[in-house]
Amino acid sequence: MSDTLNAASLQGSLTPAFSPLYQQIKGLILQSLQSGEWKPGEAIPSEMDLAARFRVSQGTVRKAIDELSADNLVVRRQGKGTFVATHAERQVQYRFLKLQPDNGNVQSEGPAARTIIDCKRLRASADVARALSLRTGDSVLQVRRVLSFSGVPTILEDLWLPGTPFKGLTAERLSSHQGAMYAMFETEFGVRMVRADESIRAITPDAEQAALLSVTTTTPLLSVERVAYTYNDTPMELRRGLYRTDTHHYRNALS
Amino acid sequence: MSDTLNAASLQGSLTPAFSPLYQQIKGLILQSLQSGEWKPGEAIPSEMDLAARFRVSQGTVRKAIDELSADNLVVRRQGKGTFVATHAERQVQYRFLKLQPDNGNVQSEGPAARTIIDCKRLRASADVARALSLRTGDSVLQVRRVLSFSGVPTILEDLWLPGTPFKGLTAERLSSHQGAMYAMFETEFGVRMVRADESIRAITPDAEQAALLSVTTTTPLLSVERVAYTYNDTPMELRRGLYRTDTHHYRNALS
DNA sequence: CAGTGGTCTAGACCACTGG
DNA sequence: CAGTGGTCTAGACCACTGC
Repeated sequence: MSDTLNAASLQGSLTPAFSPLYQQIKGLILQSLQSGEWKPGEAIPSEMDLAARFRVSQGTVRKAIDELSADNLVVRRQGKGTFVATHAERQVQYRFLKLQPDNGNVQSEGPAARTIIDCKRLRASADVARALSLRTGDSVLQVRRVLSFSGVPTILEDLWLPGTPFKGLTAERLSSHQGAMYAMFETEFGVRMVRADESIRAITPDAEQAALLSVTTTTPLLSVERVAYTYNDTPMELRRGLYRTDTHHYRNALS
Repeated sequence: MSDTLNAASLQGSLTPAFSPLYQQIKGLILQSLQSGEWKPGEAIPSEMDLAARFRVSQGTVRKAIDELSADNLVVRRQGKGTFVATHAERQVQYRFLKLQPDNGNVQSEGPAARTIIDCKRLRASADVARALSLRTGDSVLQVRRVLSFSGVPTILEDLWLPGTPFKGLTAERLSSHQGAMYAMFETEFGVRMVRADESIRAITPDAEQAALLSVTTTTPLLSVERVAYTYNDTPMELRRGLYRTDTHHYRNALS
């Protein structure tokens, strides 16, 4: 039954590169996710349907979906179905934002006030190009914004997006989608952020940064540099954030 | 066959609190891990043996172990067996240390030089007691040490341990086990750290801290406060670290 | 070679959702 | 009620390790 699919074991590498069936199924489902066959928020076919489609048992499809679910690419809901993950849901709105208020939980805090300071198209500098796998001089979009909590400016972010996938992004469109940036990327540009890496340092701001955050140039701040990736480990965003940590802290769970 | 074990579904809560068999098995295995029936580094019984012991199918035991493996409590090795996870292996030596050199990978860096500055027994202050679930005034051990990379002092750590489980810990014993602190906790005190939470801020050091790290009191540093837990979410260590981020950075993967 | 974990199947049944 | 994901089983076979 697995005759056709296990062709992966025929490739001529030294180690036979055995790939279990469920991994191959996972790859196929992944392709459908990338190609947009199922849109974020939509249900994918039931396990039975997928099993029939790939000529495999339900258990094998199940294990494939288990991994996609563990990777946060898909969300299972018992009795309802399996859905393409999205940043649009309240629950996962701030999945990548690790800054939390010192007292009280995340929920207790009111919604962030977002101010777009700047949004312009320019040519990628060497380091921005490297982070986004572009060539120096390629068109990129640069956005600067401030997030305030309880009226206190707390986060200053500069972010860079590759020009081509984000053609047509303007300050107006950014502001109109009150905040939820990654959710907007999905609906407006078909770009879904899947994972990210962050590098954190302690720095002091320059005069301009200090002014935007209402602090002095001697105030230590967290510098958080993030590269966010879509499917296939394609980098799609570089973000440099400065976090005030007088009332908030960066929280991380190690396991 | 599952008659005896599914007794969990009989407890008198409003929601029937259905607990799948494999979760109950996971709990039983967890108990054996806590009780020390199998020591860190040792193999646990084979899936077949455990299945026989618990009167369950191999698949059910497998799913239980799958989760324990995902929680890093256990390590599977195909063809050999399943082993109790330990901090003693080279590979996971620095599992909880997220600081990395800016250039090159973790391996390229020589081993850290560790200097014990202080190690004394004292009474827990209010905040230390709260973090360790003790009462103010309970006996705790306080250790201060500096880690240097390539001769540069980079990390200054203060850590507090509950006095009772760590009876007999002295500066000498700390130094003699060149570094690998969590591994030593396992072999010498039977305490295995399972997970941890970190809160990160940017701060400037006081005069004493600055001197120990060879920086000025205006140098911004990362303040990393960690609470580490054993089995059962019991807090067993409070650690306050100051990290220099001029040549290193705190790295975090978001997914 | 025997023993371990890893994959795959087919089928039964359970828990949850919604019409 | 039918349809979904979730659990559990029994058995076959595969990949890897070490004797």
